[in-house]
Amino acid sequence: METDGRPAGRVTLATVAGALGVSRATVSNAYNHPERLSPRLRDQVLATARELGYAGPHPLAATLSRGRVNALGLVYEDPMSFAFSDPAAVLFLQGVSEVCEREDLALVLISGGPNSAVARVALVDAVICYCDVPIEGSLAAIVDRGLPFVVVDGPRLPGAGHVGIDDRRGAAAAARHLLDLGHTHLGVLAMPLVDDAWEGTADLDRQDRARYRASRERLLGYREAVEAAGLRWSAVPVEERSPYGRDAGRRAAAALLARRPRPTALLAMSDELALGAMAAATDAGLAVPGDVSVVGFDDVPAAADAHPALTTVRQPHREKGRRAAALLLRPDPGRDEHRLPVELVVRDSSGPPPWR
Amino acid sequence: METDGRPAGRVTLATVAGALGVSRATVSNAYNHPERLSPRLRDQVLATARELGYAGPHPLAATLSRGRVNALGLVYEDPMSFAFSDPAAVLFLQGVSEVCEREDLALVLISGGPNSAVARVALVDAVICYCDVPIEGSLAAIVDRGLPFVVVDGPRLPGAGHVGIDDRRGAAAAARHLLDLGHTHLGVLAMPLVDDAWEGTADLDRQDRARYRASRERLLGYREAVEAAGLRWSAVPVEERSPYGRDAGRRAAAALLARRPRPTALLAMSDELALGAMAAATDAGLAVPGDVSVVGFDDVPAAADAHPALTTVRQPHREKGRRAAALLLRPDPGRDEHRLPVELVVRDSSGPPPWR
DNA sequence: GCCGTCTACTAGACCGGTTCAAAGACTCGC
DNA sequence: GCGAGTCTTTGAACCGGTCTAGTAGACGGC
Repeated sequence: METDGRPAGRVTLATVAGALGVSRATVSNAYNHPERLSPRLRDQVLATARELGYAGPHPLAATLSRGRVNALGLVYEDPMSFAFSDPAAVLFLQGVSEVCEREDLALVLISGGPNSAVARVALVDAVICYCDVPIEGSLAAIVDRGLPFVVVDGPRLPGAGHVGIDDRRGAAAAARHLLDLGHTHLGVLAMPLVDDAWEGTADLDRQDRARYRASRERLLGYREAVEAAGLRWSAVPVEERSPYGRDAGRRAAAALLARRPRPTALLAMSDELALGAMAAATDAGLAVPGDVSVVGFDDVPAAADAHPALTTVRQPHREKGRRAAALLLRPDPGRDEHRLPVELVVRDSSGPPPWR
Repeated sequence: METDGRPAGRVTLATVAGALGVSRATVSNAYNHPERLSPRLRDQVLATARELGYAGPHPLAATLSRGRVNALGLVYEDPMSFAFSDPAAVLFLQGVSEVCEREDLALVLISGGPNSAVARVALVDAVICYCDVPIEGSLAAIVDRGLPFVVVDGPRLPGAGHVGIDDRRGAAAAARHLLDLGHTHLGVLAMPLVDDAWEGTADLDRQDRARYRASRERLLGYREAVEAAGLRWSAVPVEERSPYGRDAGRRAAAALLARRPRPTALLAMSDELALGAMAAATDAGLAVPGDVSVVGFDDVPAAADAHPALTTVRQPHREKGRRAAALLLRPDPGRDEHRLPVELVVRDSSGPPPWR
């Protein structure tokens, strides 16, 4: 294994100290508090270190005594790889990484899930929990370890900071927009309501049992607007899909569009679902927005690029990431709550219902 | 210094051991080698730990003695946040994270750049260098620390594994496709050739000085095909842009399309550039592929969704991520080299040149 | 009753640093 | 010539564990 005539055994602080006949503290100081050493000695130390092939203090050991690792953890409730196929999550990550960069912090991605050991041992100073699920699994490990953390989009947890948006209001705005256009037959494409990986048409009972905060709130927002318009909520079919990517949106929308009377407008809880819905409309030979309007939620980049460009509810994904990270940089993130604004962005995928 | 005036000293292995009158080793074993303890004692230990609010061995300390942190590092040459706006990088990340998940490893994102301290202290067992730049900056830190690493897309480095694609061949296939269609006036949209943040038309001299491997190789591929078709390479304008996002593509293509004679086909070194080029064509009132053909490189998801769907060179981004991570899991990643296949995907953005 | 095995547990070195109080060496004012 | 400061440098405790070698005691065979 030895490539060259290198000295056997690992080169440590002590090796360098020994070679130079100084104390380990001195070598340590040469790296961490250069001003405490006479320039001459410091140069000697550094030179000797180089000669011996010493790459500087081992970060792990340093960290152990200092108690800080200079890293932010990010736990995602699904497998981490899912996050990378969710454009909204990617934007969020980007926001977080901007702050990490500025603060010279590493960003540690931690897969969620109850059987993930990573959360229990990940080397981080604080954690962002980008998930919408009550405390359990990896989050429990975080809490046990006493790490400071903030929850994004999820429930407000005692002792943890919080960053989120007004889901209900955003959803209500989306629904109101369609209602104002004159639509009376709506359909909803929903992200999972309950964490049972179920798919299908969610009845009122299941809607009541909605466990995911964002889904629940958005549903309530839709409902609020529908009822305010004097329509019956129970007449609005809610198609739930899990997972909830573009493909799921396509299937859910296909189901919705097969109904009679056919909905003239589709409310999707995410842009990916909405984009899938547009594909489904095309599949069915329907024009958007001529035959059916589609409104999303998120305003990811692909929304503006879509044909037609997607009407959606904009939420500041990147800013959420920045805020969450910034929160953890503060001494006590525990009490803070940030509710970021949402905004309806009207584009070309929504219009008046077809004349019948 | 006993727990006197302090509110509540930190609870450690020793605290639990002391409270129970057993050795620290025993407590440690209760967690790490339960089978070495009598069930009775083990339960007692665990119970006491719970009572005292002890969350289990501190991962950092454990790590120090074990010498493993169970984390993979990923250094990106630009600021990490850029990676999240590059769809190809996102796919790559996804591939890496899949393996991390499977192996129960944390994924540590490390910002590159020469002044990044993170690389020097990040707590990782091995590193993936997703960059196309000779060894320097953070990579130097990695090498100094003696961490195993693999380079992706970049140069072949001694002692490091390597994962890449045949850039030249992919590029040649793209160019040949256009030439076969009858195009004789091409234009190239290039990613940076030299790391000087310069923008403009790269002349032959600058092309020769190309420092980024992928850019250089793709350029050579284009050239190879052009010359094989009996055309003069020096007549093909190469527009270099930095950074090289969609917007840059739009500007570069605008410049290209303003030339007379106007190119009838555009070769872009990435799909983002190509997508920008299609926008520029629209801006100029030109039809794709009627007036101008566009071919990209990467085959990111947006390529298939574009209107018209983008002809491009597919490379297995996700698989690259998987391979790179898998390589580091092996005992000695040093000698391995993986060259993944590329493939021309013909869609709707390329066609015969307009009749003139 | 002696010896060999096993099991359950412990002592203490070790991982590779950081930190702080204190010691030594110099300088300075008077 | 002496005490007070100022710099440098050091010894030793500490961070919070893991691990190896080894011991005490129970058990079993002859």
